[in-house]
Order: sequence, then structure tokens, then C-alpha cells
Amino acid sequence: MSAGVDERGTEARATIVDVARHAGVSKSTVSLVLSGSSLVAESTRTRVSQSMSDLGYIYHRGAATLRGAKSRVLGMVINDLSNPFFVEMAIGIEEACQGGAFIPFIANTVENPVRQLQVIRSMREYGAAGLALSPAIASSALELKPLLSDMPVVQVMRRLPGLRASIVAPENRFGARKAVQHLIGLGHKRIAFVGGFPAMSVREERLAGYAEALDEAGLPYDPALVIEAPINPSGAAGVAPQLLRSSTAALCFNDVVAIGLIRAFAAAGVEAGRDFAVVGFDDIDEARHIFPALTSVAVNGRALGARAAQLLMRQLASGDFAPENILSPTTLVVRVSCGASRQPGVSS
Amino acid sequence: MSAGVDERGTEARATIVDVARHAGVSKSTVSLVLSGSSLVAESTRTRVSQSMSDLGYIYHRGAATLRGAKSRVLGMVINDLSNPFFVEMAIGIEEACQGGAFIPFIANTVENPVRQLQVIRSMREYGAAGLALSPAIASSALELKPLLSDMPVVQVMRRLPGLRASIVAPENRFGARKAVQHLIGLGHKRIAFVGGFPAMSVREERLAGYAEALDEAGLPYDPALVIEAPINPSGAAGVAPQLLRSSTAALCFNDVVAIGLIRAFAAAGVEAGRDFAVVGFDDIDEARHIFPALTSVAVNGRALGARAAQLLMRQLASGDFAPENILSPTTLVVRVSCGASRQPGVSS
DNA sequence: TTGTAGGCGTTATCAA
DNA sequence: TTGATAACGCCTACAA
Repeated sequence: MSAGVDERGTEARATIVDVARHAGVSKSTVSLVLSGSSLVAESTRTRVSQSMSDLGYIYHRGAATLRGAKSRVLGMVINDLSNPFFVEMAIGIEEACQGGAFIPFIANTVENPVRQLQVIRSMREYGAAGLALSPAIASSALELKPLLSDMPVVQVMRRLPGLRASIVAPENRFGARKAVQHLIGLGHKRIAFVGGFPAMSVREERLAGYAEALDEAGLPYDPALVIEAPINPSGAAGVAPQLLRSSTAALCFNDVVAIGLIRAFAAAGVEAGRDFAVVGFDDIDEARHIFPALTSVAVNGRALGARAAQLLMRQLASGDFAPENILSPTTLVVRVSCGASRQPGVSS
Repeated sequence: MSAGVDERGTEARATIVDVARHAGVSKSTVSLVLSGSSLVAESTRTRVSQSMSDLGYIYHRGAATLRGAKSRVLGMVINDLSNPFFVEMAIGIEEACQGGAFIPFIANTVENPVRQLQVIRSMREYGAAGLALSPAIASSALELKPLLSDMPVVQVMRRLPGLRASIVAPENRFGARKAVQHLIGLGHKRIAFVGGFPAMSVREERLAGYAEALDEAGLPYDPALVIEAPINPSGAAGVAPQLLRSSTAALCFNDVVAIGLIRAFAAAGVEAGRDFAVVGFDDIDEARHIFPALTSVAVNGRALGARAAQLLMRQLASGDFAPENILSPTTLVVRVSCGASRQPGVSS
């Protein structure tokens, strides 16, 4: 009579007790092997390891956390994975985690606050050690707060007003200001700001930079030139005609909007850079490749994500969760779509 | 003297016992409320719920699985989130999960078998109910098998030979055959197959379709025209010169390769569709938007992911994990890059 | 270096 | 309709 497991057809999950019995040691010894303790003899360790793989043993982390072990899982709550920028950010977080021996699990909230709530709750329930959070658009700090208490959280990219948590974000205001200064330098007087909706923190910051640059140049801030639109290609397409009537240049909320705009323009026979100046934000990969190449404020999502993960892991290691603010630099990358440097087409 | 928790500055996590005490019931009742049992009186339920939010109670799923509760978490192990196709697939899985009350957690293995092993192990340890797996390129069924035993697994897109698990995949062979038939119909005699490496299941299937079409048309299968390359834009760029020397058309392993190729060609003054026929595979969003628009075999990653998730949830519900094969249809979408329908440029 | 004895938060079983 | 009690698998002492 062995473990009383093999008897039935259905295999019960092997436990450390089974492993201990199989290896001829006590379960404490197995536990020590599991935690990589140096107390255990080399020969014992190999014997126990062998037994574990023989039995197909799988560590039961639920039982472990119950007893007080701490988790090596980081939750990444990302608002929209269909935007390549956030994918880059997620990859940056992942890369940083590898160095720190954490395993990141991603959840995509699709800009849905309800789903975000579910997802964060699940991550807590499963014992994630910390959270990297890029909040969904319409989410509120109020509903999140009770879920996040006593857990280290780093906000990435987006800031939820009222949430006392660290944040890693780009210098949105500065970048937007530079971009608009550049457009002004090219002689534009009627410059629009396109995309997003009020109450989005990133938009507010970028819009502030836009307003600053206008102000510096003595140009009026015209609310009619600040145009709301969904953050997707068709959202941008919808406002293209309006833009053409009201302005000669636009700073777009981000590259997704800018690219949507360039395409909508192209479909209408309007060429960005020649007939209308377009500047994006984020500098995603496609910005380089679209025709005409998109001038954009580079954010480097990968570095942003990496910094967030590093901050999170540092907080986890030190136990000090005092909120920190990290601003990561932005730079204007001038290409063709703003009309600064007209380049001839590839051939023809 | 209350729970002996509030006394110290540090708040311990509230448990059902704390909730029970706060609500003046037993912990069994709280447990019943948690599981949504209809046995409990309405008034009791509200009182308990109130206590839970008062105390900031968070369900401890580790303890629950320890006792035998089953998990509502699905693990999605994705090989490469920087490829938009796999992002689409992940989104498809997520969407399907929402309907089924499962929460999917994504892990990106970055085509790294070691990382994949870690990630799958973690998911098991944390008690994921099932796995949707798009295996990393160099991973082997052998090393995965012990980790996956007794857990429902659905492979998506890619097939790991030797792994006894369901699979949801596109009709790669059929799609590739159609694409090559189309190129042959346009008069091409020397058609290359570009991208990927041997031992990739998807490539083998697409290559088989390629070979079939050649055979049907009485054209020779020339190994020199089957060109290996990494699945990324620069990989494609590296083999562009070779392609121009050896052939007049190419079926690319996927759109990422095709797009890389088109760009490399453009940089060299070669226009796809005019000077060389290019066909991709997957029909990602960008295929429509690149210039010239890419002819591609459409796979619909979102639907593929959704099917996989549905299958997984069905297996979870029924308890029957018998492997199933689901082939999802592919269709050739003819655009400009294959040269079938030359369109004038937008302006000029 | 290894073994023994609780207890972590939850659910299932049974009683009341 | 609610309450008491015994597991579940692991970790942390402490003893040997």
C-alpha cells in the first residue's frame, strides 16, 4: 500500500508528503529543498528533486501563501493591448521582471472599468505581490482604493487623480510644448489638438503643453481647435474634415490618432506634411513606416514599463511603499508629416 | 478586545472569521454568502456584505483552492505579443472569456522555451483552471508534458508535435495552396517561400500547401526557393536581395515577414506588385494600410482565439478533456502587392 | 542535517 | 436557515 493514490484511476495531486515518502525523508526536508535552503545535504536534495519529478509534483502556492510565503507574481493591468504603445510598455515591464525573478501576468481591461475591477480583484485574490497599473479611461480612484490598500501599486503612463500610488509617466507637457513650438516655428498659426476626451490625465498634460507653447508665442488658445475624438483610427477619421476647415496643423493626442488622420487625409487626397502638418505622440514603430513618415514625440514605452517594474520590485524588496513620481523624458522626432523636411518619394 | 488586529498599526488582512464576527454570524454563513448560496436569508446576506466592505475583506483564493474550490482563471501563454496577430488572438480569447465568467491572465513567453516553462509552472502553481497555449518556437512537448498533465490545454495556432492536447488552428495548408495557385495564375513560375525555420508546425503546413500548388501546376519544387529567415521585419530584409535574384514572386510565412520584405524592397527601389509579387499570411490590420496594400491569406486571429477559449471553457464545464482538432477557415484577400490589380497611387 | 507539531483561511459535512 | 468541526498542503518554529 503506497500513498493510496495510485490505487484509483484518478490521480490526486502529489503533495510534499508524497514526495517525502517517496524520497524517504520528512516533509520538512522537502520544504527546505523547495525553498533552496543550504541546510540540506546535496545527496538528499538530488534524491528529493528526483522524487518530485517522478511524482509530477506541483508546488501548491495557495497553501504556501496561506502560511505566509510571499508571491513572486506581479500583476500588469493594461488598458488596451490593441494599441502598440501599451504592448511595448508591457514588454518593457516583462523584460525588467526577468532580471528580478518575478513573473508578470498581464490582464487587458479594454478600457472597461468594470473589467478592471474584476481583474484587480482577481489578482489580489490570487496573491499577486504588486501591481503595475495603467488605468482604464473612465475608472475612478474611489472604487479602486479599497481594492488596492496595503498593496504596492505603480501607475504607468496614466495617473488616476486621488489615488495615492507611485507613478511612472512621460514628460507629456514638455513634449507637447516642444511639438507645438516646432509647428509654430514652421509658420503655423492655427494649430489644432486632436483626440481623446477631457478627464484623461495624459490628455490634460499634453493639452497643457500645447496651451503653453501657444501662449509663449502670443497665439490665442481657441477652444474650437481642441477637438475630442476616440483614440482609434476611425475616431480620427471622423474629425478630419473639421480639421481641414479650421486649421493648418494638428498635434494629435497620440500616434494611433495621428496615423488614423494621415490615412483619412490620404483617402481624401490630402497629403500630410504637404497640405497639412500632423504631429503624433508616443513614436510607435509604425510612425517610422507610414507614408508620409510621422513626426512624433517619442516616449519609449519599453523604457517606461521597465522603470515602473523596477520601482515596483524595489518597493517590494524594501517594504517601503511611499509613493514616488518618476518622469521619463520625451523628445520630438521630426520626420515628414509635419512638413519640416520634405523628402522626395522613394522612386518616381 | 476585538479581532486583535486593529490594536497594532499594521492591518492584517481580514478573514471570513473577522467578517463573521463583525456581522454577528458564523464563518460558515459568510462562506455561504461568498458562494452565492440561496440558503442564506436576504437580511443576513446584506449584513454580511456590508461587513465585508467595511472591513475591506478580500477573498483568499489560495485557501479556497486548498480546500478544493475551483478556479475561474484561464492562463493564456502567448509566444510573442509584439506580433499584432497574436495580440488579436489574445483579444479574441479575452472576449470569449467574458461571456463565460472566466478571467484570463496573459503571459508573454517571447519565444523563449525556458520562460515558457516558468510561466506555465507558475500558472499551475497558482491554480489556473486551464491553459490556452501558443507554444514558443523551440519548445518541446517532452518538457511540457509533465507540467501539463491533468490540466485542460488548448493549443492555439501552433501545434506541438507529441503533445496530446486539443488544437485550434487555421487551415494553413489550404490557404497557402490558394495563395500560390493565385500567383501561378498570374503567370509566375519561380515562386519563393520566405520566412521561418524548419520544425515550426505552422511553417510546415503552409509550406505543404505551397508545394501542393506547385505540384498541381506541374512546376518543380526547388529547395533553393524555400528561404529561411527570422520572423521579423529585419529578418525579411536580410533575404530580399537573394529573392530578387532567384524568383519573381514570394509567399511569405506571415505578414510580419511580408511587410518587412515590402519595406526592404521599397528602400531598394523595388515596388511590390509592380516589380515583384508579394503575398503574406494572417491578414493583420497593417496589411490593408501598407503601401502597396498587401495581398494576404486571412486568418482572423480574433475568431481563432475565441474558438480556443470556447473549447477550453466547454472542456472545463464538461470535465471531458479529450483532444479535439478545430480547423478554422482561411481566405485569400487579394490586394495590390501580388500584382493582380494594379491601382494608381493616391495622388500624383 | 532531519523530524514533529501546529496553524494559516477556506469549504464541506453534519447537526441543530 | 445557521453553526461547529475537520480537513486541504505548506511553512515555521523547535527538538533531536
